[in-house]
Amino acid sequence: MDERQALAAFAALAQSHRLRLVRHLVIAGPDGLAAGTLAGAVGVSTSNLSFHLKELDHAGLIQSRREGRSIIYSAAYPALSGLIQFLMKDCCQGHPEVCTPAVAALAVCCTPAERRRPEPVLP
Amino acid sequence: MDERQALAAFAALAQSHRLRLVRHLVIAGPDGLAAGTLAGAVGVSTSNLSFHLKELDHAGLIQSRREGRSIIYSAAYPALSGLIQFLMKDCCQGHPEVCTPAVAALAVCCTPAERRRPEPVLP
DNA sequence: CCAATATCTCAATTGTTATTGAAATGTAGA
DNA sequence: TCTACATTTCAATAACAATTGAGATATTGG
Repeated sequence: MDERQALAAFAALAQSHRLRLVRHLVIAGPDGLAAGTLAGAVGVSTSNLSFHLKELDHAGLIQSRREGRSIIYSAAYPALSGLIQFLMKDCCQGHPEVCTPAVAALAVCCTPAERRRPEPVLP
Repeated sequence: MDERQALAAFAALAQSHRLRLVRHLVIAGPDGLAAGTLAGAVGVSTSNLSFHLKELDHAGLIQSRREGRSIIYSAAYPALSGLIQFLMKDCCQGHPEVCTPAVAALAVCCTPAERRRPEPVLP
């Protein structure tokens, strides 16, 4: 993930329809959702949806595959991770206080409970 | 951090001058940098700089204070953390594989070595 | 107070992006 | 093959964002 890609990703996420599309797709998981389903979910015309999906695709945040007469879109999880890591890397140069709260929040959210270590007691 | 704020933040970060400004400020730490210093660092005219700094301020990503005849800008660390958490929260609904790599990268980057717990051995 | 410095404001120009509706493309079932 | 369905393309319009340069505002040292 370089600056150019990060800018494209941020621009893609800086639009409410697209942000909602990405959120829906992320929650939908790798199976993804058909374009028509997405149109209903975010309340956008099919032609406008197509425009936004293309923008997201160009930004590398989603991918598509044909399935029957539908086209199924899904989140590009590695790109999302990469963007987050790009942001974080820049937040940490000598200032861990910037992202420590985010790490804490994530650690709870992303670690299945049965694998979670007890919180350490720090001095 | 609600959707409106996240959109404003993403829009602010989706511009190369502003992204560089934020990165400089984040690395500079809480002490911040004078506007003139930033202008030199990112190569932008003072009037254009003023425009971009105001955009970042409106997005809540930076703050400013006067010091002598200079105005010192600094990163709004809590807003950055909040944005990251907003993004992450949406990435995790049932799909930890999305952000686990990011968490791993962050955990190393943001935890001072002396406080780091040994990596757990999981089955 | 005056001059120098630092930053901001304003208006004009240019370029980019979002939205709409109509028409075109591609797919599958009868 | 014909028809219905799902999605995309295209052109036009409207809204928004970035840049520039000139001038205004604020602060300090002499």
